Amino acid sequence: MKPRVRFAPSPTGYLHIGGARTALFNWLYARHTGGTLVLRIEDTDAARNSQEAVDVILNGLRWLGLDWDEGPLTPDATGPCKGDRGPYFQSQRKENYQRRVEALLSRGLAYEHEGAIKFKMTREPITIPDLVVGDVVRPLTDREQLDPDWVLVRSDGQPVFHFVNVVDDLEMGITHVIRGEDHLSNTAKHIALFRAFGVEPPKYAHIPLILNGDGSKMSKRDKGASLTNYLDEGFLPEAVDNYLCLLGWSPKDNLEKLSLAEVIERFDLPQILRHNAKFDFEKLLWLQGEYCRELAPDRFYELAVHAFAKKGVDTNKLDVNYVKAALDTCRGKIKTFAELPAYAGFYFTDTIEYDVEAVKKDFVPENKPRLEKLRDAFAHAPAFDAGSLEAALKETAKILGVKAGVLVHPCRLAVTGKTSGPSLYHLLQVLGKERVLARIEKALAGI
RNA sequence: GACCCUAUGGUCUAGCGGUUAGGACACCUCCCUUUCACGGAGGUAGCCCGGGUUCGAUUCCCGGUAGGGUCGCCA
Repeated sequence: MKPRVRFAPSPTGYLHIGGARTALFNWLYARHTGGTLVLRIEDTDAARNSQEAVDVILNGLRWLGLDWDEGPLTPDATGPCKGDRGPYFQSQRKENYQRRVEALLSRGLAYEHEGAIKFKMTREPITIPDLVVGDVVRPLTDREQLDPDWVLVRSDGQPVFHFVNVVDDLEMGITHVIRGEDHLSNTAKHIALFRAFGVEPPKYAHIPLILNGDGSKMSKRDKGASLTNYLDEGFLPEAVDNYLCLLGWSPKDNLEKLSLAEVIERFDLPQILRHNAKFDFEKLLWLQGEYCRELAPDRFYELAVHAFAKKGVDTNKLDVNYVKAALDTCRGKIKTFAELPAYAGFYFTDTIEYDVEAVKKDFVPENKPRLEKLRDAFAHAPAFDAGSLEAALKETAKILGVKAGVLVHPCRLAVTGKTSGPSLYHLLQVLGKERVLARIEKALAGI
C-alpha cells in the first residue's frame, strides 16, 4: 500500500519555518515513495482563523514548490478541493467528530464531566514506535497520574486538537505521521485513541526541531521564523528548500548543494537526524548566492525588476535594453534581490547620494585636477565602451604618475556615490557618456 | 516537580570498535582583481564530563551535566 502522509497546519497568519520543513519532509517522503500528500487545514479556532491566514500557508507551500495531491485549491473553507477524502478543512468536518464522540460514549470509553467530554486514558505506559527515534516508552507524568483522562470535547462543544487530529488521520487513511518532535510526548494519547476506535495507529516519524542561532526556541516574533520573511527578502525558493533539507537530514556523501529532485531520490525516514538543529542564516545566504549566480537571465531580470518595483523604482518605464544591460553588471555580485535597489539604484536615478566616509577620503582637493583630467580623457575616448574607458583611465593615470586606483575610487564615488559595486568600466559604459560626464562634473563642483 | 528526546570545531553534518576524525558555512592568510563579489591555495578550531565493557572507545552500556520537548476545556 502506498503511503498517505499529510501536512496539517493551523492557519495562524504565518507559516513557521519549522512548519515549512515539516511540509517539505512530508512532501519528500510522498514523492520518494510514490505516495500521497494530503493538505488539511486545522481551522477549528473560528475566532483566530481567516481566509487570509490560509492563503499565507497555500502561498508559502506553492512558493517552495510543494504541491499536494489532496486538499484545498483555494483558501475558502467551503471552496473547491481535490481528493475524495474531504472536506479538508476541519471547520467543515464537525459531523465526523460528533459521530466519533458518540461512538466512544456509547462504548463507555468516554464520559461526561462538568459539561465536557473526557477520554478514558490507559493507565499503562504506552510504547511509541517511532521511525526516527526508535521505540519510546511514555509512562504517565506525576500530574497525569492524578487524572490520566483528558478532554475530547470542551464544555462549549468544541472538540480539542488531539481528538480531531486523530479522527481526521484515521478517516483520511493516513499511514505515516511525519511531524515535529514537540508532538512526541503527546503521541501516547493519539495511540490510545486509535486503539479505542479499534484501529492500529499510523507509523510515526518525529523530526527534530529548528532552533534559533542561540539555541532558543524559534517563536513567532523571531525574525526568520516566518517563511514570508524569506519571500520578502528576495530569497530563491530553491535555496530555502535546499537549506531546509540540510537541517535534520544529510545526503551523507559530502554533498551540500542539491536539487529537490536529487533529494527525492535519496530521502527516507530512517536517515532523519535525531537532534535539533540551529538555524544558520549565513549558510542559507551562501546557498542563496550559489543559486542566484546560476539563475537563467529572464528569471534574474524578472526578480530584479520586482525588487526595484518594491522600492518604488519602476524600471518598466525605461528602455528595456538599458535596464537589462544595467542588471547584467550585477549578476553574480548580489546574493539576495532585496539588496539590489541599494546596490544598483544609481542606474535609475540622477540624484546620487555620496557615501560620507568615502567623500572625506576621495573628494579631496588634490583629486580635483585628477578627476578633471579623467573627465577630459573620457570625453575624448574613441568609444564609450568598457575597453576604451579602461584604456583612457590607465593612460590618464600614467600621465599623472599615479596608480589607477587613485582615479578609480573618486570616479566610482562620483558616478555611483558608493565605494563598491559593479565593475567600474562596465557600469560607465552602461550609464553612457552623457550621464557619466554630468555626474563627474557635479562631483567636481562640490570638491 | 514528573516524564520523554538529544549531545562530533562557532554552525550544519560524515563517521556506525582500531581513521593523520572527512566535508560545508563562517572566520584568518595569500593569489587573482587596483572596487565588491566570484574563483584558486593554505590556516585556526571538534568527539560534553565521569564510570564501565573491550586488547582497544568519538562509536556500545550506565550515571551525571547541558540543551530541547511534553504534562491545558492552546494548536
